Amino acid sequence: MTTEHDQISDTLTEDILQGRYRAGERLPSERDLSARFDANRGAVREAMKRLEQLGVVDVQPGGARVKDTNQASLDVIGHLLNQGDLPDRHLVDQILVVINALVSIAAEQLVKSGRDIEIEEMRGFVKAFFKQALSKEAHSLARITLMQKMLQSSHNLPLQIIARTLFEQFAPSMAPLSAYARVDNQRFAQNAKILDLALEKRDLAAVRAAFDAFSELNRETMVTAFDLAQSTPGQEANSL
Amino acid sequence: MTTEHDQISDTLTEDILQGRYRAGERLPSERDLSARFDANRGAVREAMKRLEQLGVVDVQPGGARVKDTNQASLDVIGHLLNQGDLPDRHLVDQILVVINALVSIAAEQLVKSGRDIEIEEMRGFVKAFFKQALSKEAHSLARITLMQKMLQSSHNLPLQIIARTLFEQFAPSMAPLSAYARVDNQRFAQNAKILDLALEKRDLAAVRAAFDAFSELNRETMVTAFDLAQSTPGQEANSL
DNA sequence: CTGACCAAAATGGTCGGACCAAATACCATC
DNA sequence: GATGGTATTTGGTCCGACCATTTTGGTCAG
Repeated sequence: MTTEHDQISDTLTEDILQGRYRAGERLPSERDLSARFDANRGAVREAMKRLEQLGVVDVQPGGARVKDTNQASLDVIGHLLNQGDLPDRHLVDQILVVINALVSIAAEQLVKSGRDIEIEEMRGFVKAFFKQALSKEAHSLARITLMQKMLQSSHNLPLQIIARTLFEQFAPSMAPLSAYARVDNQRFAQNAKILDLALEKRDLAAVRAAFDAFSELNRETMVTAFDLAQSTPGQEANSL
Repeated sequence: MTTEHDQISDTLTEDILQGRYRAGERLPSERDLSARFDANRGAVREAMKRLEQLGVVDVQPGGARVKDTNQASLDVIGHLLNQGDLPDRHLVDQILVVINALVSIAAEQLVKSGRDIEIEEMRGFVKAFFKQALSKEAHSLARITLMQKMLQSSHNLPLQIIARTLFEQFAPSMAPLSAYARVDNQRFAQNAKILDLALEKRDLAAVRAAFDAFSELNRETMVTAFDLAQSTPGQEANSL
């Protein structure tokens, strides 16, 4: 059970992000909103604080004004992804680009200034892809683990925060697609071997290339899953 | 004049980030806090909503618990930077790494799938560095403009949001250092020429190299400014 | 008709007290 | 010492009220 001000803020966020209030326009007054949601003004005010922090409204004495989407906080991404049955392909594509780049930065940091032990540790996670007989779930877990460990190894706080924030919003939205995902274990294994070698040699360019290849694989998987999902609508998925 | 709940949330955020409450520990109750700040509980609650959205506390019936810093929202960076007279060098370094990487991604997107007009437009902003006689302020403006236009050209919403969020917190914190900055116009001009050529040819590797060089320049400038500021403490700055 | 100016209404910010449900702390019991 | 139930604490919500600022609407002078 969610709290009341959470429901209010979610509803209002949805309204705004779906364009029911245009940017610059004034939101109904807190008193009006409390009447509309049949709630106390205090609850509405707490919801407004959330919207304000989300960066979708700017509240001042005189009224709360809707802000433009690209002025919002990073947390709007989750809301944008949850509009409609399936997340927006373009947005998913953009997120994949960013996440992959972030992991790539982390990898570069590791290669440039990581300790030998850390490199060794990371190679362990890369080697998980060498086995061909991974189930789809095991493969997904291996990918996520590699990413997370890589980000941790960067010792870069902003990087970690950004990646985690993005991923936490991204992962649940992709759940409905996971049932349609077809993972090419063999190509992942090939890339893993390249990455392993690149880490061993601390070859920056090779590491970059390996991650670009991973990125392309992920992208292809996603596109295929989207096409499958749209041509065969129906059952839901349950894995993450 | 800031509002009362803003002062409360700022004070509490500072307390938490400075480690006066350890992670996992419970914050004083809202009633206690309202007594401590001599404010109504409603104001404290609004402040708590802000802390919650900032990701520094997790508030539930029974009490509000402090979360770990790396579970926070990206907006904590600004608070972390504002601790002490000068921002933390390591954190600044990490932010520079991330920002540069983000701009670099944007540039790659532009090179890979941007229209010719956009490329041309961008080269215009790059050429601003060709003039050697730029004042420090003009040079700073040129760098910021180039970055922002580059990010816009990516047409990547998450990327833009992340970069803007990071930059908005980063820029004001660096103001005290700007007085000590020494910009090497000549090297910037050299890099700009390389970048211009790389854009013209849509040479991905060359663009990356150029941005890495820019990154290194920025980093050196920052390190020098830090050293100067710490050896000659005193007057404040006013440019951004 | 236009503009500046002023009063009235609306709006967010704060306050005090009150009640509920869930989580916690405490204590008697085994 | 472990266990289970009760009392207290805590956050979530509600009501009604007042203030300072902003917005609005109308008035009046040019």
